[in-house]
Amino acid sequence: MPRAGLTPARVVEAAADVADEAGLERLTLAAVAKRCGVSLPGLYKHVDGLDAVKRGIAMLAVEEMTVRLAAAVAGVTGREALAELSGAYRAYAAAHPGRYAASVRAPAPGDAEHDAVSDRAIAVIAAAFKGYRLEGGDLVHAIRMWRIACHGFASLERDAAFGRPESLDETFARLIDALDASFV
Amino acid sequence: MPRAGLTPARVVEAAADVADEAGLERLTLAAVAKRCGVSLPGLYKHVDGLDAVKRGIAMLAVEEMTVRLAAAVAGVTGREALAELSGAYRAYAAAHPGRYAASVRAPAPGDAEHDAVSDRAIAVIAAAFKGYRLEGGDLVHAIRMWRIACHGFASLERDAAFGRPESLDETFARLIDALDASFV
DNA sequence: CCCTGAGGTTAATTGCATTAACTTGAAGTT
DNA sequence: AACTTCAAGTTAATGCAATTAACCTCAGGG
Repeated sequence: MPRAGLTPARVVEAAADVADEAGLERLTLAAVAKRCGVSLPGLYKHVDGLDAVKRGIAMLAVEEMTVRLAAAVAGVTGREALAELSGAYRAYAAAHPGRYAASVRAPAPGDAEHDAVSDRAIAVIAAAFKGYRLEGGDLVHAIRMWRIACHGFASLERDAAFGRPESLDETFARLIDALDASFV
Repeated sequence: MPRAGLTPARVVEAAADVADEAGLERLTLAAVAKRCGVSLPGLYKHVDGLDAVKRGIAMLAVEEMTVRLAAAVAGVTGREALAELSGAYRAYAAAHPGRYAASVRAPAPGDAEHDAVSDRAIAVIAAAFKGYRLEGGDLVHAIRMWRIACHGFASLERDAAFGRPESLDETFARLIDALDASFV
């Protein structure tokens, strides 16, 4: 029995790949084990079960998104920052549907580690909104509205078939415009 | 063995209730069977399996929502119609999370029955937008933007914990305002 | 009154998650 | 170099859910 050299992080990455390919709801530890070259119960030496793996994917996804969002808004402000931020969000969700789906759920109450990665993401997003000079509640509402719009878009782009021929990019652009206009 | 008097519709309704209570992802035919007072395989005399039941819930939910949306926009137009429509959407999703989750997924390609209930819902929504006098692509984009916003809100209201003390109602109202402003 | 089929039943199979009990080899100790 | 130990695996066992098959039975139409 040669050692497979697994670590919790490796298992979670393999699981995230499975989730991206098969969909989060069809993520199965059996498939993860196969991809890791290990028997199914062998995974339990590294992770605590399916729910723990999903939490791991969520944290991984939020961290990956944070990096991309930060890169996207570097050097821009205001409306341009909003557009770049939104584009990066949409692109990540489209490229990694399983990871993205896992990332949506809020951290469990009292999960400090998960909270921490969430907070880092929020900090990046809040920074991207600086150009609008929003304060207090206005900033909170603005960030919520942005997340709602981006999540709604990403989610429906994936699940709902927009049958009409009109361009989805155009819809996305108009949505961002509407937000931008409401933030000034 | 007294007959339980089941019908496909009854089974789907029971399943929808289970989904609302336990969450769509935890919907189980075993629970549905128990609620129907029947053995699990007994369900198969009325429905074709779990996927078929989920499709049934989706259609039921879209039909129920259509009725509520239509009632909400009766007698109003423009911004007021938008607000009523959105409020009814949000209320339904909050009251029936399992049904709502099932309703989001687009009909399978070629599923004429499912398409039909979808189309009726879209007709009601489109009618609610009449006051904005949008035409062609503008109307399509507007309806998409509205759905994206409402779905994003409903979905995050359910899954993501908005930790901040700011009112969610206020966020919702601002979102609707932003849309309304962009539609005029 | 019969007899047939819809609406049930139990039994069997399969797939996955999880736990338990066992094995082994690699790393560190003496 | 041999010894010990424990982390990283293994196989075996259990339980639940979905699905299929094979069987039973009552209720209603001829």
